Formats: sequence, C-alpha cells, structure tokens
Amino acid sequence: MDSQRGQQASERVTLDDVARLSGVSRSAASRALNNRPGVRPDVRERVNRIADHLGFRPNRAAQNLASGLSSVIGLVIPSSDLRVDPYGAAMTHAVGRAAITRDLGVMLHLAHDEPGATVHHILSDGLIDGLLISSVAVGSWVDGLFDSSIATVLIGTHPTRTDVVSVDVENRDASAMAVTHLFEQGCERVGCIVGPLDRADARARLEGYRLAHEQAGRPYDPQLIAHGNFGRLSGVNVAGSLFEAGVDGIYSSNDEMAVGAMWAAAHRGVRIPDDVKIVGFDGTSIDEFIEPSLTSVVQPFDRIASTAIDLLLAIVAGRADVQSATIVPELVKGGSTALA
Amino acid sequence: MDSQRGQQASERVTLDDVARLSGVSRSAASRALNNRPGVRPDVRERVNRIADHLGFRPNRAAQNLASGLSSVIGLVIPSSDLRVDPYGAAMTHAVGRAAITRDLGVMLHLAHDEPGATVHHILSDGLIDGLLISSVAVGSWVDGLFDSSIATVLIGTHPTRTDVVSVDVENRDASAMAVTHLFEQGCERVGCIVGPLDRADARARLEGYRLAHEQAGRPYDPQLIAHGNFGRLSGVNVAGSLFEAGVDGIYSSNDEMAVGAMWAAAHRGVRIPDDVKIVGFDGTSIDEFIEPSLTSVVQPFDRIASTAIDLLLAIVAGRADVQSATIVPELVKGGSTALA
DNA sequence: CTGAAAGCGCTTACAG
DNA sequence: CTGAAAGCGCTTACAG
Repeated sequence: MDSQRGQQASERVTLDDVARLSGVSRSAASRALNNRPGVRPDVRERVNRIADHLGFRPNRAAQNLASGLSSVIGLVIPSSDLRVDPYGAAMTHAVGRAAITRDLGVMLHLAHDEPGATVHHILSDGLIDGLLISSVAVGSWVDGLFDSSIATVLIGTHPTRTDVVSVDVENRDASAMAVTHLFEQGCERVGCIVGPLDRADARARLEGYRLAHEQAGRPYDPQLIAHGNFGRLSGVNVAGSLFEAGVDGIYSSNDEMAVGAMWAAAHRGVRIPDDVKIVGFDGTSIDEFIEPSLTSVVQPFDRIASTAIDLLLAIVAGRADVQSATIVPELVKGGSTALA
Repeated sequence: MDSQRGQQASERVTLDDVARLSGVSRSAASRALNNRPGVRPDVRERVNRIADHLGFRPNRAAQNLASGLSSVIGLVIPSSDLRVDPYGAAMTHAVGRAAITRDLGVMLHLAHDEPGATVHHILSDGLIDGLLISSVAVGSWVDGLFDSSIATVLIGTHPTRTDVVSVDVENRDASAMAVTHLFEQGCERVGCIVGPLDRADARARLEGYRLAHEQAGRPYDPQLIAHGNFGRLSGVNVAGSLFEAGVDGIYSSNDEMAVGAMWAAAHRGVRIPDDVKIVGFDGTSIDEFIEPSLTSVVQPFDRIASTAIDLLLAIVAGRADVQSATIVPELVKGGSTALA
C-alpha cells in the first residue's frame, strides 16, 4: 500500500505536463480540455490527444477551488434504515443513476443524526454544488438547509413552506384514481389507511380518497379512516379496525402499509381480493412476491430523480425561472383488486 | 436564488479573516484550528473562539488541495436496485452511519454502469481518500479499482484475489451452525439453496452446509442442492425441486431466496415449519412481516461497516500492518424453524 | 486565438 | 511558540 501511494504521487500527471508536452500554455490547455471557446481546432485536438495519452485526470479539488463548482451533489435521506424503507432505497438508487448520466457524483447524507462537524462543512461548504432533500427527511436540522446558502431541491412536498423548489409526484388526483378503481371493481365500502397527517403527501392522498367519493356521489365516512405512519407494522396494526368496520376495499397511502394490511388479512382469514380489495401507493412492493400482487399507484422514481437533478443544476447555474415540478404516477393493476 | 448565491459569496469567512481578527498569522490560525502542536494554549483558545463566533467553515476543496486529504470515502455498490437488494440497502445505510460518526462524507457509486468521465475522475483523483467496494459489485470495471492508486477495502470476499484487504462475515462455520440448528430441530433431510458459485461467499456457505453433515455423521446428498442467484425469484423457482425431493429442512444461502422458498411453499400447501423448516442468511427479512418469521444468520452490518472504514483509514494513513477482518454473525431463531 | 499572471483558500516545511 | 513564504493544481479575466 505504501508503495502504491508513492507511485500515485510520482505518476501524477498535471495540467502543466499536458501543456508542456503540447507546447501550449496552461490556460490554452485548460480551455482546450474544457471545451471552452478560444482555441484553434488543431490545438484543441492535439491537447486532448496528449492528455488522453498521458492519462491526465484533472485534480477535482483544484478544479473545485478554482471554479467554485464540484460536480457533486448531496442527497439527504432519512436515517431510518434503507432496508425497511423501500421508498428511500428506490429514490436513493434513482438519484444515483440519474447523477451518473450527468457525470455528477452523489454524496449521501443520513438525516437523523446530528451531523458531525466535517459533514456539516460538506453540506455548507464547497464540496457539493447543491442538495437534494427527501421530504421524508424534513424535520430537525434538515429544515435549516433550505435557508442556507446552498442550492436545494426538495423531493416531495414541504409540510409548511411554499418557497422551496420541489419535485413531487401528483398525490391527490392519483389517489382519487386509485379509489375510483376500487369502486369500478365493485367495492361499496372503501376504507383508507392514511400516513402521518403532518406530512403534505399523506394529506393530499387522503384528500384524493375524499375526492373520489365526492365524484362518485358516495358518502364519505370518517369512521373508515385508519391512521398509520407509513411503516409496515402500522398497516398490520390498523387494518383490523377496517375489517371490523366491514370494508370491502382499502386504499392505503403507501405500499408498505398495504402489505401490512394484507398480512393482517391473511392472519384473520380475510381473503384478498375476494373479500377485500386493496390498492397501495409508491409501487415499491412490485418485486416482493406477495400474493396476490398489489395494485399500486407507481411512482416513476427515475423521472422524479432526473427532474430533481435538472432543477438543481438550473438553480446552481443561476437561472431565475426555476419552477417546481409535478410528476404524474401511474396506476398499475395487480391481483389485489382483481374481480373475484 | 440569485441573491442567495450572492450572499454566499459576500458572507464567506475565510481563514484569513479568522487570523486577522485573532491577531495571528494564517499559519498559527491553521495550527490552532486543526489541533496541531506549536500554538500557545491561550492563542489556540482565542482563535477557536473567534472562528466559532465568525461561523468559520474551512473550504474543503482548499483543504483537500493543500493537504491531499478529503475526509470523504467512496462506496461502490451494485446497481441492481437497492429496493430489491436488502443486503445492499442495509450495507449502504450502515456505511453511511459509520461514516458520520467518524466525520467522513460518503460518495455513492453505482457499479453497473460504465462510469462517466467525471465519476471516473472522482474515483481515481483526489476527491475521495479511499474506496469501500461491496463484493457484490465485483466484476466489470470495478475490479480495476483494486489495482488503481486509490486505497480500497473490499466488503466481502473476492472470488479470486487474495491480495485485497477485506472485511467479511464468517460464512462457513456460521452456515454449518445454521444447518446444525435444523438437525437439532429434528430435520432428517435438509436441502440447500446456494447462491452463484462463482462468488466466494456462496461457496463458503455451501461448504458450511456440507461441513454440518460431516460433523453430524450424516450423508451429504448432492441431489439436495438447488442453485439460485441470491434473488428472491430464484428462491421461488428452485424451491419446488427440493419439496419434491422430500426435504424437511432447507438452508438458504440468503434471506431473499429463503423468502422466495417460503412463498413457493405457501403456494404448494407446504406448511412451515410443520412440514419444512427454513433457515436463511443475512438477517435482512426480519422486519418484513413474513409468516412465520424467518430464522436467519444475521450479519452485524454496523460492525462490518465500522471495521471496513477503520481499515480503510489505516491504509490511507499509510499503516503497513493492515489485515483483513472476519466478523462472526449470529443465528437468530424465528418461527420458521420452530418445533411443530 | 494565445499566454502571463493572479487567485481560489487552505497546509506545511522552514527559519526565526 | 510564531510568521513569511511557497505550494497544492486548477480556472479565468486580462492584455496582447
């Protein structure tokens, strides 16, 4: 290892080497390499060839220091274990993939813990160009980020603030569509498992549930609202009350609680979809081999991530017209709402 | 947003500001702030107080450029979606958490895609001090990383190379322990679902299965080996052959395939644990609300991640005695191996 | 189109 | 213990 590091130091090829070998100045070499105007085509070509040949890799720290840009973005996600948070895992992965296609690095920041000094520095000083913040992470020190000097884009909807640029999935109409689907499949009495109502997305999804009833001219029964916390266990725990209330359909505000409800159903001998049909939201349980497969409002994670990054880059570039975006999800039908 | 960025530029407080206000030189201020020797205690105290008061945040790019160290490590994980790879999600999260306690940043690198130019630079040039590589990501361009000039630690075991520093869970004896547990619970005919045998961990876990038979003086029947790929679907697909071979116990090399097998069992009316008992490996399905709960060899992800980071830091620090580490997992008993 | 020069904000021998 | 100076490796006005 020691010798490796020694090699590293001695083998390092810098812009000066490229410039010298190319017979041009450092500035010219820099312009050529960065595709900036003001270099004769043949010079540009020669510099690039020589750089390739030398295996030149610009030192990012130096670039960063000189230009003020790092080509690295940060991602703040909740620290609840990614393993038990399929939404967070899917989003993290989508951001990673979207970043790679734009030649950006991604720094991962777990939201729960108070960040240590260095990590705090990373957030607020230089190493990253901007920050993607999952709305799931909103709360505690995370909120302060929106007021810091760093560019931020929220993935999701902020529970209270309207002055932050965000990209979110369309929650209300998509939820209404899901509930309407239950009606169309013959459900007469549809219950709802809602997420924590201090979250804007949870509220919007509940609103969609209400809206579907209104549109269908059906009575809206507050008794059929069960309160979960988006965790699987909460779905298990609250589903019983809905079964007892005699529902024949359940709209769950996310897939995790829907899966929990299905587990509770299996335990009670409630058959799905025969006795009760279920729709979830997120599309995170598709590959989970649950039986029957879960009908769900599927989030296009890749599109959401790509859009969020593009908005962030626009803000970093100083564009003034950056607008929040809304992405429309798709209802994917599975066995959990099939006709009996 | 524009004004924000403007503020950022004007509000920026640098080491020079701290030094000037403190009435000392920049070098003295730097030494004081970084806890380096050669500063009078009262000066050190004053500098730190003033830095705090000014809200001084050292520019990481400048620090990095000057010192050659970034306090950021990279994590290379497979690009198979984190959502369907609980192992990857758990490890990613554990690394993030371990890094935060050491004041390190974590850069995320998805392994499948050929990395773009910039990301390639990040890997090999300056922005990170070292790289944690998940063995799951081994293959393609990832392997070249071990021969690059950057410090690397493998999480897992390399299929072929022995010259890489790694931290891995103990696979063989732990697997033997799992199979022995099945014997103790009364199983007479235990099948095995193995992972891809080009992977060292998959081989070691199979070896443990064989070893347990040897230790128990039981015949080892190659007919009872089913070949999966660590994915849930493969567990579903190959479990049938084991059921048909009349097994009353299954050791699955990971939890995902075990859950798949349980799903297949439910489909065929095979009762667990009454007809067949199952043990998995990883401990990633604990919170999944499967019924019955899955007995599993649980990996201590946090310890693995912490150890890996500490080894990496030791390599970066130039220590010569860095040894690979093996972490012993724990058998956690669930309902899937309960006595009928 | 081209190059000399200044500068990004730190750290680190080196000489007092 | 302290400070002046050089240097990390780039980018970017600026003047030709």
